[in-house]
Amino acid sequence: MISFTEENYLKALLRISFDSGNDEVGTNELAMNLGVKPATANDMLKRLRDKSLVDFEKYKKITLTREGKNIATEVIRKHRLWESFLYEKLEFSWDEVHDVAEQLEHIQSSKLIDKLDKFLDYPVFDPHGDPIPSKGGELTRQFRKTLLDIPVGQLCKMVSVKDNSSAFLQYVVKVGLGINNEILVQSRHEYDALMVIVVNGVESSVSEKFAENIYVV
Amino acid sequence: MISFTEENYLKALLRISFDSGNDEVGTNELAMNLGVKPATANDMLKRLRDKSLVDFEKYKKITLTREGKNIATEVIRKHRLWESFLYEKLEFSWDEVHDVAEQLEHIQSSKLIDKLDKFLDYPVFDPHGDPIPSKGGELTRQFRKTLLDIPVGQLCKMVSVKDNSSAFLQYVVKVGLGINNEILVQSRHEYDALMVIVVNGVESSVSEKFAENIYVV
DNA sequence: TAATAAAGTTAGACTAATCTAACAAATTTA
DNA sequence: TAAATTTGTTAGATTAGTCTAACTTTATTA
Repeated sequence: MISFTEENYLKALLRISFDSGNDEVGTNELAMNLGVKPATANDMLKRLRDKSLVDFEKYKKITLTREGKNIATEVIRKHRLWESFLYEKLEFSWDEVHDVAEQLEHIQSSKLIDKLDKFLDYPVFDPHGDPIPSKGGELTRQFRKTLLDIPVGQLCKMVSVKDNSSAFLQYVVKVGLGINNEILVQSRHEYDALMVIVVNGVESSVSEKFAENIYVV
Repeated sequence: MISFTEENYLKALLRISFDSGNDEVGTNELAMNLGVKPATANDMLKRLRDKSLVDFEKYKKITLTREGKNIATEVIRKHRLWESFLYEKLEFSWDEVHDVAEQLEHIQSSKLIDKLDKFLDYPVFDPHGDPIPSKGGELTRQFRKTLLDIPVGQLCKMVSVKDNSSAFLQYVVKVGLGINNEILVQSRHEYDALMVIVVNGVESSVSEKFAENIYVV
């Protein structure tokens, strides 16, 4: 049996390697991501190695095994299906779904998740625009542009976010931004990389850090 | 913050005292009920006492404090709402809902449970016929007759079960019994208290233990 | 009421998940 | 390439929840 905590480590490993486009993940990077100390992550990695869920040698980078990746993908599938449920059926707002889904993703019942998938009519994207892995673990990886990649004067449409923390999402809402909103990049300050954007006729300044967490098309 | 395990102890205390009609619960009884050793329960009871969730003195019986009872009632509310959701919306059968609800009842989000309540249109009974506590913790305690109380020749209707284990529930289904089914008590053997009942025209023999776990009106 | 049984407690040990502090290896950079 | 920095590891401690084995208190019964 695999614990909640172990599931969270596997999920973090998959997410980090997905975000960086590189299968290899470092111990400190993982620890930071999970909000634990490197020593803690190191201990856990030894346990995950004993269970053949990661490949990991002393002082080397970590990769998920086939089995580890399957489990991580399943957790992400559950997370995104629950987010869809909360948003579509329970009237949760877009920025509230993540924290509750963090809990719901650990419920163990394959019947539950299959029935939920059916109940939601087999959704392909979650409320943040992220793809939901299929039952077999297929995850369509799209090329993703961020707001940072958009040149001055161009119009784009927000489709998703990179950072799912509720702190960030609430900030996004405050700027008047949401899924499928059109964004006009009005100008950029060379000095500090601040961007001025227009959303629904309202002008806002956003930082580089903010912009790189907004996925657009 | 209160842990899953602590919630389970509080819930068990409330259920036991509810079933026995007596506020006072013994350590061994509690331990047996939770499938742990008395020593384990004893340790946990000290922790719960430190948190003012139970009243408990050495070698004496245990009672829930006001606060402990509130938490336990809330857990039961969540459990029964989730059972209703699984049964009404996800096509779970009557005997499958309990085990999954045991996990879902620990999700921490008052918004979630209020929205779920609304989504289900404020149900009053769960799929086993047990009352769902209101948001304020009101629980309508009905007088409950079991199949054992029904005299030979009388017709009654199953409304709920006492034992929620899936082993028992699957047995109930096997006998052809379900919520709102009519039951005719055809005869009783004095020797071993076996009852012969008729459900939908089909005759079955059931034990005393079985009969006392079926609530009827 | 004294012996026996049942119920409850304590002490000591284990595992999972975490920490801090000290140390070791690998990488970067001056 | 030697020094400095970053990254990763180890050892030892802590907490929650569990166990077994031995013990004490309370209740039952012969």
